[in-house]
Amino acid sequence: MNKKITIDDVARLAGVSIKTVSRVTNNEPNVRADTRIRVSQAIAELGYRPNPSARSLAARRSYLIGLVYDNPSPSYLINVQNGALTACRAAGYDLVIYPCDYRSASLADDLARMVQQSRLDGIVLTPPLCDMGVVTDALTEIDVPFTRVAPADEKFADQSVVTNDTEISRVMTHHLLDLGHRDIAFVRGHPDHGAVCNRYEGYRAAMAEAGIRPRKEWVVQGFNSVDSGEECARRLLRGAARPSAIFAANDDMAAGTLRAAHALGISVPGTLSVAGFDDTPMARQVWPALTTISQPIRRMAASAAELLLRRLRDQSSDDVSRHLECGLILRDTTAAAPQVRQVG
Amino acid sequence: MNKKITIDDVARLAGVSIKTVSRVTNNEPNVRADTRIRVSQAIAELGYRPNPSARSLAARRSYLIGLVYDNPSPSYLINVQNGALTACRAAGYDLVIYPCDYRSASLADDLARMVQQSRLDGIVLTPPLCDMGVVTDALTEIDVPFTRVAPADEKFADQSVVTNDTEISRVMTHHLLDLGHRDIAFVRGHPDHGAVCNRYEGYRAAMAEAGIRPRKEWVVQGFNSVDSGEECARRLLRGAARPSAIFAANDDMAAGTLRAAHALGISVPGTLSVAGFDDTPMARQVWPALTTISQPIRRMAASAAELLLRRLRDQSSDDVSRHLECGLILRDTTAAAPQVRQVG
DNA sequence: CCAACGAGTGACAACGCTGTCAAATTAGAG
DNA sequence: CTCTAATTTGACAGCGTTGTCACTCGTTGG
Repeated sequence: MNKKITIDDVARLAGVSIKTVSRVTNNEPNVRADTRIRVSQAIAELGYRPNPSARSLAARRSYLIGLVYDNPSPSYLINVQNGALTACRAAGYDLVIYPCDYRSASLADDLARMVQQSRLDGIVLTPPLCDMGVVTDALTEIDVPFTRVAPADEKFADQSVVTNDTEISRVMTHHLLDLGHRDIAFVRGHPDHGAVCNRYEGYRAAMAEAGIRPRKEWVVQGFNSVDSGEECARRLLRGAARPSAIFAANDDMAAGTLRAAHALGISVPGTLSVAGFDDTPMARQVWPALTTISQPIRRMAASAAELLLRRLRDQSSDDVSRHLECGLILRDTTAAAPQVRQVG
Repeated sequence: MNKKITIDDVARLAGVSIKTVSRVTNNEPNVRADTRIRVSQAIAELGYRPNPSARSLAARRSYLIGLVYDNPSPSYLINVQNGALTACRAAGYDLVIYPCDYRSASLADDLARMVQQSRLDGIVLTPPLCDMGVVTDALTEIDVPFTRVAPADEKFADQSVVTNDTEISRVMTHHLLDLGHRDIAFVRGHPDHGAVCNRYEGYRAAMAEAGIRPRKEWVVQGFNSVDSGEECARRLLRGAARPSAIFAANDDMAAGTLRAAHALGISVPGTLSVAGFDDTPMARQVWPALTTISQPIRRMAASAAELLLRRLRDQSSDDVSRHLECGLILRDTTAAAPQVRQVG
């Protein structure tokens, strides 16, 4: 076990001072090219790895980024995590995860405590926490930089990564309209979840553009879960006047809609078209496979982490893509509206 | 910002040496009760938090545990993560996650490099990595302690947390037998995935106990994915001689079976009963809701982390529960076998 | 030819904590 | 009370880096 190779060993082998070795490992300027090479060789030869604790202690930074979330969707989280992790590792940082409860009264305090305890250099905030004033205020107060993934508002624009969420919802609604649907219901997302909530705007815009004013009772309030989606769909499908399409603000609620349709013996997409949003793994796994919208979650999280890292290094963040595009995924739950079929 | 409170400040306020403060923060013995209280009060008053980097540097440990995985199931991972995280945080440790590719040729090297780079104090291994000799050997060689979650073999028994996997599969099979099923097919798990693979043994045992020798073509090889499950089910349901029940070694493959049944117009559970294993969120979300087996994943991971932490502290690990129980979850995809219904 | 300059380098003091070991105090035995 | 042993405490030297600042060079401009 040669676990104990320190900067001194490298310095000795390369015939320089430890400071020069430090300069090389940190890519600092003002090292002659040949010196740099000599040191690099010594590092490689010995298999030297700087001790992160010593480095942190001396440099007064932890090389740790925190990922703070309260999101019940495992696939979302895993994607966010992987994206952020990739970006962090590439920059020599590590990622520390903080699940939390966004409804907790002590949220801001808990967060501040954890952040200071681990001496995090920065924080990546995901929905719905990125939209909470108490959170952003607390972080601002203790002076910890943060970036936001898919915030619902326009604040901190240069510290946020966003998608064309609302716009793509409009496109999806037009897709349904193009299939001949006129009676399109919408299952709204959880009111606490700003981004999911905004998707409704796209639906409303498209309907307005088509000159259709949806019945009031066809816009229902869900809570992002499969169960709430099922319940909403049952309510929508119970009445005599049934919509021919249901657009749910997320896949879970769309899956709930599918369950309701199955249970009520309504054929999808023959009688009812269903659309979701998120392209979770489940979207492909339910039957029929769900038409939905895919978000580049991984890349969003990676960008958010990169944005943060740039800021930590005082570099310009101009070349980090902060706007990413969602895409329509057409599968098997949307088809021509019943009356359109009769025209054919 | 009073970010800079160090052990010296506490020592000064409490009127003791820094070493005594250190003793208190580390819960070391040999501090008089009243001294301890005085120091604790000073700590509370100042809001002191030990600097982890300094602590790590001096103590030659990182207070970091690594969670190493290659598992495509987000819900499994989130549960494992949360369990391990809870245990780590409670002990003042942090958790660092390492997604990796178990088929990579450089797996062992990569792992060793990462572990040494971050100076991890220990590793929690999850399936299928916990069953790979190259991994355990590499960790043993660099002398990094590890524990295993749900390994498929009996090695490192005192460093592993296991469930009654095989046994509960037997129970599930008996459940199907009790419902009158005789023609029970089994979809096996991925051969690389030892634990999932072992579930087959339970099925085989139960069938043997019932004096039934399943047809060879009714034991099919899946690969843990929904798609592979669907394909297997189609194969099983294509023939003239159809099983009346299909037991899949995991929920994803069971969901695939459901898809196949839907597509072929076979009613579940009327004509075909289906059972899965894992109780993933999807099990409740598909239609009909899946009969399955729930594993205490979170607690398993927590126990594995605790086991590891005990070892790091040189404490006995006798009071960590290393055997956890799975439970049958009866939902809507299993019912009496068709012929039994006719008897009634 | 000299002063001023910038690049390249190194000596050394932090950084904030724990380990070691010796000193001081207290408790226990006689 | 005294002497010894155990308990409690503190001084101090690291732990392995980076930041600061000073020093040594060739260059450059005057």
